[in-house]
Amino acid sequence: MGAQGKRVPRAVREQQMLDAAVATFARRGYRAASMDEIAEAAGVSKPLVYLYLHSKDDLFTACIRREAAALKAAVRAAVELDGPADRQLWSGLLGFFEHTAAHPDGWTVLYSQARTVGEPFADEVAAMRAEIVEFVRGLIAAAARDADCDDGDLAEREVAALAHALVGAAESLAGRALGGTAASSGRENAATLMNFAWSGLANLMDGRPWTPSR
Amino acid sequence: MGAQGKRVPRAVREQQMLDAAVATFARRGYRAASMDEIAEAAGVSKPLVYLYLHSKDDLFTACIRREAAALKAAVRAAVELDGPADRQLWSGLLGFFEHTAAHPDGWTVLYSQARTVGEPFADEVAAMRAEIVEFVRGLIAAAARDADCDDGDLAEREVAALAHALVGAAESLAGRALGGTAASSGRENAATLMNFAWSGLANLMDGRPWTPSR
Amino acid sequence: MGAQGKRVPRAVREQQMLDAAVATFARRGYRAASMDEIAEAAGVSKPLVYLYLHSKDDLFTACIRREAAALKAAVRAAVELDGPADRQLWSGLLGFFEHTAAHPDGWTVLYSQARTVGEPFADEVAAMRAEIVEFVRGLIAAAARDADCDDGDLAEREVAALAHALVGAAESLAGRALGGTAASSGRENAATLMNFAWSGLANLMDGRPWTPSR
Amino acid sequence: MGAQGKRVPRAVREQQMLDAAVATFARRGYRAASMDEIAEAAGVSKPLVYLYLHSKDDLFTACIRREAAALKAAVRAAVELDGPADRQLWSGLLGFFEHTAAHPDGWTVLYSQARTVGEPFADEVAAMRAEIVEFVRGLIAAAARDADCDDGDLAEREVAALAHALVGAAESLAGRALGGTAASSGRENAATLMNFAWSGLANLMDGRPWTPSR
DNA sequence: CATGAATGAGAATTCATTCAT
DNA sequence: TATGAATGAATTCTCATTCAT
Repeated sequence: MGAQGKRVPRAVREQQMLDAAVATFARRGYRAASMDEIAEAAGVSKPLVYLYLHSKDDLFTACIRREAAALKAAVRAAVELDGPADRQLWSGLLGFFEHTAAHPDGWTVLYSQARTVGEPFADEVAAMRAEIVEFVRGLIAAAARDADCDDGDLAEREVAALAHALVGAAESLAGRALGGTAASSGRENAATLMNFAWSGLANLMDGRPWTPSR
Repeated sequence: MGAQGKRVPRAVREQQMLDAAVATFARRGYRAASMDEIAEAAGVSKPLVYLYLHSKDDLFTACIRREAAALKAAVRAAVELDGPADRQLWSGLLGFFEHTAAHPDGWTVLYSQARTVGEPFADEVAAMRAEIVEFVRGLIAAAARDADCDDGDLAEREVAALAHALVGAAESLAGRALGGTAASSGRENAATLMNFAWSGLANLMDGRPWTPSR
Repeated sequence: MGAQGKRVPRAVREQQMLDAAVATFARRGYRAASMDEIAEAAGVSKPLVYLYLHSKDDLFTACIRREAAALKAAVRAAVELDGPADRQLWSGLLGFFEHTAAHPDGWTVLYSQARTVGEPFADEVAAMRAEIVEFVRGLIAAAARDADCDDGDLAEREVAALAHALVGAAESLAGRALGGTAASSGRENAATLMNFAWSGLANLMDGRPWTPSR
Repeated sequence: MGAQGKRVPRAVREQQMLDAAVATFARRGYRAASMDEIAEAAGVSKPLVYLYLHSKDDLFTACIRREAAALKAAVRAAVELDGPADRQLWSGLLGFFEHTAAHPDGWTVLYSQARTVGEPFADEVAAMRAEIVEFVRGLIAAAARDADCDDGDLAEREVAALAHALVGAAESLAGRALGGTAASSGRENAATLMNFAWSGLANLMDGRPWTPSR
């Protein structure tokens, strides 16, 4: 039924299947997406999907792994390693927003679907997220060192919180961007976050955080 | 089999059912939760659930509406309307974090489940979210006016972005708090965000945002 | 589709389902029998079968248990407990052959199907068989004591072998009777076996077994 | 993946396939055994199995025929044709028990699986069985003639029954031997049956069978 | 107010079998 | 001689939903 010719080598077919699966999972969610639907979208029969990907769970896991790897690769590739720390963070954020904008289905699967389905999948995504948070934390810490040599370890805990909040905010903005509502560009989103992060960082380093004390 | 006595008035039964449904939807997700499971958790027979709540969709909608209303009410009740703007924002955030921590299932249903199931439900949640974003935006704008009379409308667009990012970050932190990983208290989370918001706001008002230009 | 009226109480429906299942398993074998087929034969829809009997495995187990219980009950009821040992054995064999002839499907399920499907089911049948063998062994031993007081324990091992062979031969004859080939009556079969058993027993007691020594 | 080299002559490959099929059918049953499993066990690809053996049914039939032929050959070869009738029967039984013990999978396929799958296969086995029964009947009749010239045809019917019971008991004992429970040797089993058969025969010839008349 | 009995529709998964090379 | 690629047709099992009482 698909337009593809027959007799395609396995590696190629597998990618076609993963493409179809990512699109379908993104649109319908893990549970609502049926293997029939995915097979049809891939232009193959259901048994072939099972022959190559073994089960719905395995298929979903393969999707998550592929998309997570692609996202991580995109971010790493985007970072300008030889610039100053703020420049590195900026380029990483830009890479993140551009990749998620270019692969909305992948992002949806990772962020919206995989996290809500439960144990085995959520863990996979949590691991990827932890990697990214750590990466960002390193950049922020480096930036702090660049700007202010002494007092670096004082902010240890705050730097971690900042990294977490930054990643959370980035995810949130990426989600908004896909929502179609506000077609905010990747540059805009990245700039917003830099403002966030950099000023928060400055306050922290200056030792004058906002407090509820009044 | 239910432990409840028979002949319970309708209003009470409905709340029991909604309680059971929220807990079940939170634990298993919309699709994976079965009406059997929910009826059993509520201690009633399935036909009674249908008699009162009509269908799975309607039941889920009722859950979303109830939890959204409760969250909005909690936030509004927490805001100290007569204080300065930063104090208002602080108290609202605190209310938000305390309510979501006290009602993790409700938060999960709203944030994780309802958004991923698709059209009719996601819209409902989006509307609630929009209300909250608007509320926050108002507070930030007021704070800006408090601090700096002129030049207010210049930042119009940035203020909206800031509100969005703030809400996104709050959601992200609330999600983390439920994850059990970092048992960050509501106070901590609220403080982190105030730092974020206030310093970002200060930069914006001072007209010196971070830019990638270097 | 079945001719039965609707709204039948659960206990009754369950028996109807077991009847249909026994007949179907007997005719087609465990694997080849489909739940669709069984449901149709029972005059109900498939989901009802699952609601009451939970799974194909459980259904088969229920069949085995019911038929095994019925067979054991029939044999025990047939034995004339107050007669001499040979009379008891005779009446038990007669009961066995009459029950298996009257319930050919049950016998087929127990004997042909359950034993070939593997672990969980075969064990169930093996247990029933062991009970019957032990029962027969007791009768033979009693008969030996009746006839000849001394030397009883010498034959211990041979008596067990005899009991086993007798049950095996009985099963074999019961199988033949169902095959439709030789419509041998229960009386004939029982008599054949009594001849077997009694003369073998006599030889054993006389201490002159056949030996290959020449 | 198979360890065999390529380009094996057809006759050899066929035997490899039949070996694998017999083992697989014995372990899993006809329905539960899959062609994939068999092909893998044989170390060849599935299309090759189809090329040589045409279909699952044909493959099973080929298994039955091969194993039946082997069993019959083993029994015939074991019989000492020039001895007295009881010696012939003894040696035949010994051959039977030794062959089935040496080829448990073949015996399982013939006895447990083929008989329960239904029509086309059961007939094949029934035919083999009939041959063996007839062979045994001949031996018993000859033995009767040896011992007692007159009155031979009186027992005609009983001799047939005796042959049937003997074969049935032999099958039962062979089955037990595979069960692993009682590691009864072939000699023991053969001796048990000779005792059975010979004494039953003696009683019949003496015209004093056991009767329920008392 | 409340439920035991029942089902149509669809889900994941497996299997025997074939083609093109 | 031998196989990687591919599928139509079941099969087991679940679920939202309704009726008669």
